[in-house]
Amino acid sequence: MPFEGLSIGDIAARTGLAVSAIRYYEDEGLVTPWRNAGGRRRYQRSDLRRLSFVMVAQRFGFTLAQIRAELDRLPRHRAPTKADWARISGTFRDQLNDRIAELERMRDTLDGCIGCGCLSLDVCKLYNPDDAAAARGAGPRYLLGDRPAAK
Amino acid sequence: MPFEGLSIGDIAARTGLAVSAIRYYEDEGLVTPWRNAGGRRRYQRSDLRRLSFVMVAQRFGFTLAQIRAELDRLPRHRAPTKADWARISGTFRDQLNDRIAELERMRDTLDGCIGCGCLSLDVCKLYNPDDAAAARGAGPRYLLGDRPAAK
DNA sequence: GTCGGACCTCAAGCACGCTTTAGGTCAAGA
DNA sequence: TCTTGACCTAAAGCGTGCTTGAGGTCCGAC
Repeated sequence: MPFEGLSIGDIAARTGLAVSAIRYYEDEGLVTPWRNAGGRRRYQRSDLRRLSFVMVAQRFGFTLAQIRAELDRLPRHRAPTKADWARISGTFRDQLNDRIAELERMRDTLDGCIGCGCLSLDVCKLYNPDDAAAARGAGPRYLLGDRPAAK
Repeated sequence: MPFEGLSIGDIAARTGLAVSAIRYYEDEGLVTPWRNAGGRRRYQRSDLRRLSFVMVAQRFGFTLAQIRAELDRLPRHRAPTKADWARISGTFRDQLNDRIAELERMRDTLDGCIGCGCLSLDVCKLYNPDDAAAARGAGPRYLLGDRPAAK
């Protein structure tokens, strides 16, 4: 008896995801089950890994769009290999490191501000929107890392 | 001539926030301007600091609710002092450190998984939802830090 | 006095990541 | 055969953090 695929309920039970979330991920292009004769979704076993990856990546703070972009790099017509998964995990690792570094930089700047009274005194050039920062036309952007084009 | 307060336009120009955002923050209880005779909002100079704090804290990843909770700890009937700001900044610093530590823990676990093939092989107990993890009724929760009650 | 810009309120809309609801279908067991 | 539970679709709703739009007011300059 051949493998007839996993039902959405199976997938939900094994990943801990809600059925509605799994359907939503399909709408978002993160998984693409096929349908059986009765029109029900059937999943490959490797979809468990795809969805686990989605869960992990989300906890890492990636958006579904970013996750989809990574998953799109997996081979379409064969099951992903260890090397395939390792490659996209490596990408995430790098981005994770970037985020850690950014948070550390912010924390260190904040530390400096607490020490020098930046967060309360008008004289602080980082925090006070007047003077130099105001001349650039904006708020506490130095502390923010100054990404004027952002958003 | 006494200080008659800053207009919302002044605040917008000095903080770099949109006027609509500033009004929204008022709805959310983050700033409480008074009104002049014509019904227009008037802000204190210390509101510039409140709003700068909001901007910084948001970039740190805090929600408006969390930020409001911190701002609510500032004195209501006098201007915040250096010590007041340093205290709430210290709280944020601690939370920031927690988040950095969590990201590092995740990264290190991910590193281990890449190395051992977790992200591609059925034998990985961290990633594969079957066996031990499945027995707990969920997905890749070990890797996720296992917070079943979360959300 | 009247023009125009800055301001006002209230309601709706948007993106993200889902859940909930409503109304119906499929399929396995008694 | 009938029941029951898992499944289906489509649309609406929700929380967060805003923006946009409509329609109106205030006030300083000409």
